[in-house]
Amino acid sequence: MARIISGPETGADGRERGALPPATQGGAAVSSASNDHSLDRLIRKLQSIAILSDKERQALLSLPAKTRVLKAGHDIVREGDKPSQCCLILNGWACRYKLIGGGRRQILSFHVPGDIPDLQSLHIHTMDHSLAALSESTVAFIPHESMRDLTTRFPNLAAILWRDTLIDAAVFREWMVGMGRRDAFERIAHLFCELYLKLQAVGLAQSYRCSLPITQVDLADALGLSNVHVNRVLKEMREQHVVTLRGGALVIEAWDELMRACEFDPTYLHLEKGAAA
Amino acid sequence: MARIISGPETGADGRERGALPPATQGGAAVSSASNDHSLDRLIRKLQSIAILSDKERQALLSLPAKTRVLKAGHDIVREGDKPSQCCLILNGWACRYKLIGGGRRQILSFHVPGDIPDLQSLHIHTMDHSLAALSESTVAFIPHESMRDLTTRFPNLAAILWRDTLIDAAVFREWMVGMGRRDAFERIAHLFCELYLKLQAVGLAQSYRCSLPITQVDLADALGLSNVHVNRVLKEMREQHVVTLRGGALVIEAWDELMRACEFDPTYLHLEKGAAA
DNA sequence: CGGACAATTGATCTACCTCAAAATTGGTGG
DNA sequence: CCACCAATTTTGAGGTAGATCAATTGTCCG
Repeated sequence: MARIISGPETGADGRERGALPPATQGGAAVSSASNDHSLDRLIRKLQSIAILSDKERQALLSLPAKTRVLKAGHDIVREGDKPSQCCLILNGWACRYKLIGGGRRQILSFHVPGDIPDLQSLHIHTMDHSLAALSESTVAFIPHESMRDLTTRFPNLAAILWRDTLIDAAVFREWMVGMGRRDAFERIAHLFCELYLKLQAVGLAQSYRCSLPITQVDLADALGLSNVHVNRVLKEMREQHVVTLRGGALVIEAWDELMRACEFDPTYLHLEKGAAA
Repeated sequence: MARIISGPETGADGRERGALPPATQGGAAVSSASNDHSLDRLIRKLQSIAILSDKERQALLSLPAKTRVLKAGHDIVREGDKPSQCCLILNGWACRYKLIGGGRRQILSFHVPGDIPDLQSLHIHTMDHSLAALSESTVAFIPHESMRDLTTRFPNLAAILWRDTLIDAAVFREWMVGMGRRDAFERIAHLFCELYLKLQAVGLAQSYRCSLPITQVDLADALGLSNVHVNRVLKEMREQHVVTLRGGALVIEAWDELMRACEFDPTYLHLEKGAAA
C-alpha cells in the first residue's frame, strides 16, 4: 500500500499510453494561466450532465486557472486542509481517498479530465479526505473567489455545479451498494461499466476501450478488496473474454455480458445524452 | 417490521419526550399546511450546519408544507420517480435504500427530524434510489417550486442547502470507508457515534442516549452485514458494557471506548457547533 | 391465546484475506 | 543493446470474518 510517493524512481508507471492525446503532457511545473483551450475539458464535462448557454460557456472559459503537472502518487489536497481554490483535472487520473489505522486506505472516487474533484471545498471548508494524482496529471487550480463570483453572476451555473456534486453523491451511493451487497466480480464489473461510460460521455473512450492507468492495489482499495483477490477476478474476466485490463488500458470484449453480470443500470450517472451503449 | 414504539415498558428510552410537541403526531393522513412550528425542525437542523439570518429563518418558516403521517416501512419516493416536491422529516426515522437482484438491499443513509432526504431531487430529476419511513413518521412535503423560489430570493440559503447535500455526501464517503475497510465491530460502533452526534446536534439526544427505532435487519442492510452477524456483534458490545441497543433505544455506556474502538473523528459531519463529546 | 415479526443461538460453509515467494514489466544506466 | 531495478502482477497455501441455514425464544397486539 505504498502511498504518498512523488519520488523520482516512481517513473516506472508509464501509463496513459495512446488513449489520451499527449497535449498538455510532460513539461515543467507551473505554467501560465488558461491558455488555448484547457478549460474546454470542463465545458465538455459539464455538457455531459447539463445544457450550457453560450454566455455560460464564455464565463467558464474566462475563469482564471493556474496549470500544474503532477507526478503519479502526488497529493493535491490533504485531509484537514482548508483550500482556497478548486482543482480541475485537465489530463490524467486522480482519486479521492481516506486513510485509517492499520495502514488501511479507502479510495472514494476516481476522477478524469474535466472533473473538479474538490468542488465541495467551496462550501465545506475543511477537507475530510485527500485528493491525489493516480497517474502523471495536469491540473488547473481555480480560486474559490472566482468560482463564487461565477456562481453569483450565473445562478444557473451554480445550479449545474450543485448538480455535479449531487451526481458525485449518486456515484458514492452506487459504490456503497457495491461494497455492501455485491460480490467481487460484480463489483469490479460495475466499476468498469461506470468508468467506461463516464469517459465516453466526455469523449475519452470509444470502441469499448479506454485508458485506465491505475494499479491493482488502487482498484482493490477502491472496491474494498485485497489486491490478490482483485488479481484473481481480473484473471477470471480475462479468461472468460469479458474484459482485459493490461498496461493501463481497459478493453471490454463483451459489453453486454459485462453489464448483465453486474446488473448495470446507468441511470445513476445522470448523463445528459444517454451514453449507454 | 413492527416498530416497537411507546410500549409502556419501553419507557426506559424516553425518546422524543419533551423534544417534540405531539402536535402533528398520530392522527389521520393529510393535515393542514405549515401550522404552529413544524418547520422549526428544519431551522434547527440547518443551524446545526450553518448560520442563519433572521430573514432567512423567516423565509424558511413561510415555506408551504403538507404534512402526512406514514406507517413504518412505507415508501415515500421510489427509484425511477420524478418528484415535484421535497420531503422534510418532522418526526420518526427514514432511510434511503436501493434494491438489487437476489433480494439484496443496501440502505444508503438514515434520516431524522429536520432532514430533507431528497433535497437532491431539486437538481436530479430522476430518483436513483428509494426513500422509506423506518418507523411511523410525520413528513412534510414542500413543492420544488417553493424551494426554487426560496433559493432564488436567498442565494445564501441556496448555499446552505447545497452545503447540506455536500455533508450528505461526506457521510456517504465515511460509510464507504466503513464498508470497504472496517470490520463489523468498528462499522457498527462508527455508525452509533455518527447517529448519536447527529441527533445531539439537533437536540434529539443527550446523556448518551437516543432513540434508534430500527431493526437489526435494517442495521445489517445499512452496514453491508448479515442480520445474524449484527446480532452477534451487538451482543458482544452489550457484554462489554460499551453500548446497548434495546427496544428502539440506544444507550452508550462507554462513549470514549466506543469512539476509540472505531477511531471516530467527527470532522466529516461538519457540524457548526462542535457537538463532539 | 394465536399470529407475525424481531432477536437469539447453534452449526456449517465459503468468499475473500494474509503471507510469501516467483514471475513480469517497463524504465534506466552503461 | 543488454543487464539491472523497483514496482507490479501472479500464483500457491492456509486461515478467518462473516455468510447461510435452521431452529428456538421473546415481544407486541388484536
